[in-house]
Amino acid sequence: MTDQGNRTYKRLIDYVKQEVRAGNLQPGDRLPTERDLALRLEISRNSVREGLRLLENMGILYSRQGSGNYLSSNFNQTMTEMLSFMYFIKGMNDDEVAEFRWAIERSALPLAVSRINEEEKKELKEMAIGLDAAPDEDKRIYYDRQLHKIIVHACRNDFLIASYEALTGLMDTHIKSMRKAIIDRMESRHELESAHSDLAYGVAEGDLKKAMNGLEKHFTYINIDLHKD
Amino acid sequence: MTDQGNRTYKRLIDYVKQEVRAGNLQPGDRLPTERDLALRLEISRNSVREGLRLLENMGILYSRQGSGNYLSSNFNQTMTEMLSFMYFIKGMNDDEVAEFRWAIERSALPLAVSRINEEEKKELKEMAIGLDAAPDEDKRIYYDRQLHKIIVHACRNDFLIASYEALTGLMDTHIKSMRKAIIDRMESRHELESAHSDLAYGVAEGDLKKAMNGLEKHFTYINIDLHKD
DNA sequence: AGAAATTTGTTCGTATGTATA
DNA sequence: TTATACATACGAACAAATTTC
Repeated sequence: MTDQGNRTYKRLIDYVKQEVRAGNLQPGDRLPTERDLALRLEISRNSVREGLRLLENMGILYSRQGSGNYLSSNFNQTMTEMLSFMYFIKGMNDDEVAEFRWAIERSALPLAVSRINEEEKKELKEMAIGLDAAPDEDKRIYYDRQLHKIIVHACRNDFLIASYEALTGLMDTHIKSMRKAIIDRMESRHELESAHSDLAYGVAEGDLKKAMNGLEKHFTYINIDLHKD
Repeated sequence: MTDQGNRTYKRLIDYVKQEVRAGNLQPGDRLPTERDLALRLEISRNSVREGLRLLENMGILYSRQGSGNYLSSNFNQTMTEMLSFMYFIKGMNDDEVAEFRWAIERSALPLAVSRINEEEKKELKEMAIGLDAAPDEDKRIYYDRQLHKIIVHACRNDFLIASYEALTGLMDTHIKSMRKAIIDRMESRHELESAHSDLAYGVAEGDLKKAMNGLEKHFTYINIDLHKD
C-alpha cells in the first residue's frame, strides 16, 4: 500500500494540469489566490498550499509573497536540481551514471556541432588550451568539466541539458576518482588530454568525425562495453 | 526573484538528505514522528508536513496514517511520473523529444543486447511477429511501442528506463502522427516494419550490428540531422 | 477482542511580513 | 503614506488510522 491517490492536494495539481492542458494557464500567468482555490476545489488552504509547494519545488510555478502564485516560464534550473536530488536519493550506481552520461554526450555531440555559436566555440578552445596548460589536477578537473558542459549546452536540447546537469551535480564527489580511473587505464594523462583536445577542436571546427573520435576515446576507458559501430 | 531559499520546509529536506548521506536512514526505515521533527528542527508541524509531502511526491518516502513516514526503497515509478509531468508542463517540442528519445534508445541498444534475458527475447520476437501480422494501424502502434519498451527495459539502467518511460507517456498523443510522418517518408509501410524486424531480431539474436541498423533506419526518417558514424 | 495510546490527516484561527494600488 | 490583499508560518483542535497493551 505504498500508493494512496487520496491526497487532497492532488486536486490542486490536477487542476493546474488541466488548466495548462486546456490552455487557460500559460507561463507567466497568475493563479487564483489560495483562498479562491481552496473554495473552488473544496479543500482547505493548507492543502492548496501543499500542492503549491510541490509545484513550486518542481519549478512549475513560483510564489511571491503578497502578490500571488505564478506559472513559471523556465524552470530548467529547478528541474535540474530536482532530478539531481532524485538521482541522489535513489542511490547512484557508478556504471549506471556512466552509461547515462555517455548516452547524453554522444547524442548531444552531433547536435552541438551543428548548433554551436561563435561565442561557445571561443570558450571551447579556451578550455582546451587551459586544460593543456593546467598546473595541477584540480585545475584540470575544472577545465574538464567546463569543456563537457559547453558541448552539451550547445546542443540546445533542454532534456539532454537538464539530465546532464543533474548527473554532473551528482558526480562532483566522484569525478576525481573517475578521472583517476580513466587516467590509470590510459597510457598517460596526455592521452586523455588529447582526447579532450580532439573533442573540443572537433566541435569548434565543425569536424564531427574528429570530435566523435575524441569522445569515444574518452569514454572507452570507462568500464562499459559500448557500441562500437 | 524566482528563487527564495528561505523556505522553512527545506530544513526537513536537508535533514533527510543528511541522514541518508550519513547512513542513519535507510530504505524502509521509519522517520521520527512529525511532532518530533517539528521540535527537533524548530519549525511547525505544518512546515514539516510540507517537506514530507514534497518528498512523498518525489517517491522518496511514503506516509501511512496512524503509523508513520517511511523511507521508500524503490521509487522508480514515481520518478517516472514526475519526470513525465515536468516534461509535460515544460511543453514538448517535437524535435527535442525525438532527439532525446533517440539518445536513449541508441545507447540502450548495445546494453540491451548484452543484458537481455531469454524471457525478453521471446517477447521481443512475439512483438516483431505481431507487428508484421497486425491488421490495422492501432494494433501496429501497440506492437511498435511494446517492442521499443522491451528493448529499453532490457538495458537495466534505471535512468535510461525512467527517462524513456517519461517520454513515451508524453508521446501518447503524438505517436500516431509521428508514425504517420515516418511512414510518409519511407517508401512504404513495409520499410518501417522491416526496420523494426531487424531491430527486434538483432537484439534477440545478439546481433548488434543488425539491431543498430534497424534502429538507425527507424530514426533516420525522423527529421533530425543525426550522427552518421 | 477491546480499549487506550500514538501517529498521521485535515481544518481553522491568528499573527506577521511583503507587495501593490 | 496608507490601506488592502496576499503569502508565510505557527499553534491548536479534532478526525481517522494504526499500533500497543
